[in-house]
Amino acid sequence: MASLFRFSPHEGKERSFLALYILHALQERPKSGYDLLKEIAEKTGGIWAPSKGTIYPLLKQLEKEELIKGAATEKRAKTLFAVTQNGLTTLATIREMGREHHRKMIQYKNLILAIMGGSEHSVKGLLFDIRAIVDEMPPGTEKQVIAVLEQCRKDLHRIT
Amino acid sequence: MASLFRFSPHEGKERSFLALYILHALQERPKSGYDLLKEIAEKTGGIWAPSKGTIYPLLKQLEKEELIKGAATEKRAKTLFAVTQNGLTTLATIREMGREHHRKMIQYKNLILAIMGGSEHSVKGLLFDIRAIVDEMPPGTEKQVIAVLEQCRKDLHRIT
DNA sequence: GATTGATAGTACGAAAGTGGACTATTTTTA
DNA sequence: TAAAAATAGTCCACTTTCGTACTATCAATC
Repeated sequence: MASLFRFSPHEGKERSFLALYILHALQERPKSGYDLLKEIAEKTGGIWAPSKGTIYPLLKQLEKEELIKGAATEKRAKTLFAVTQNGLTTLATIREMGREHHRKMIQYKNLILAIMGGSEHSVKGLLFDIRAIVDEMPPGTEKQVIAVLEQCRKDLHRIT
Repeated sequence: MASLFRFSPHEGKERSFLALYILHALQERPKSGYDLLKEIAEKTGGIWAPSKGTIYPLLKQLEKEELIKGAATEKRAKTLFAVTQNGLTTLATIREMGREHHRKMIQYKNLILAIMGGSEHSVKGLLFDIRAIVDEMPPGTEKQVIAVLEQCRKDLHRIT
């Protein structure tokens, strides 16, 4: 079936969100399992914190598939994993389905809003208006639109 | 740990996204497992299509916990499930954590965009952000939010 | 130099989710 | 009225993920 939380390339194995994140994050530099766990928890403010029992077996699995490669460090029982060429290719083929994955995210958002209850009526109307206006903007005005929206975002952040 | 895709009330059992959706969807009217599967696939344009092996055991589980109640229909081997008072209470306590769950959604979005390579300064991304920020606003700020959005709308109109 | 806290990982049972094969009934269509 | 399609499930083996407990090392500090 179609899971909300798994990601397929056009052809090939489905990957979990964590697997995707690992391949992406290792592009920056080699990291240990522990590094990754810390990084994720930090980046998401603790909202997402996979368990060790999830990440270590996954790292082994990815290494077996040669998408990443672990190298022991001199001291410590610590392994730094780096993404391989193979891994980069896999990531790229999944990225090609970006549109699809983007839609996944949007659907997820819509469902959450529906379940959790969204914003006020008048606010919704305004958001709708703004979206409609933006959609109908003639080409060539994009820069100005972005400027206005960025200003709006800034103003919203300032409210407390 | 903290999963991206599971949802906890302040105290009590964690629930899957599908469990949440079921409790929410059954508020409308009693539905069969098959109804729910169709509804989900249709609403998300096939992006999300849980398998039968997921939903039927889950329905049984929820019934055992008395969050929903199944009633056989005369003809057919078909069961229509309705949400119970208990189920409504559970849903309400999870809704109370709404802001937490919004943050989950936003973090997920940010990660997807980072992995898939969506630009932060695109019109779409900005609209998404604005929507997300507005939804996260604490109660009592509606007036200010409306003011900001009205200003934004005015600014957009001014672009030619 | 002993203690503590952060780092880094192993091991494992339990729970959840998945796809597919299978059955049976009802409705539609040819 | 026979065949096909849609409806409505059951069952099961498999994989993924989870949480927890356990071990061990290194760095700081007291």
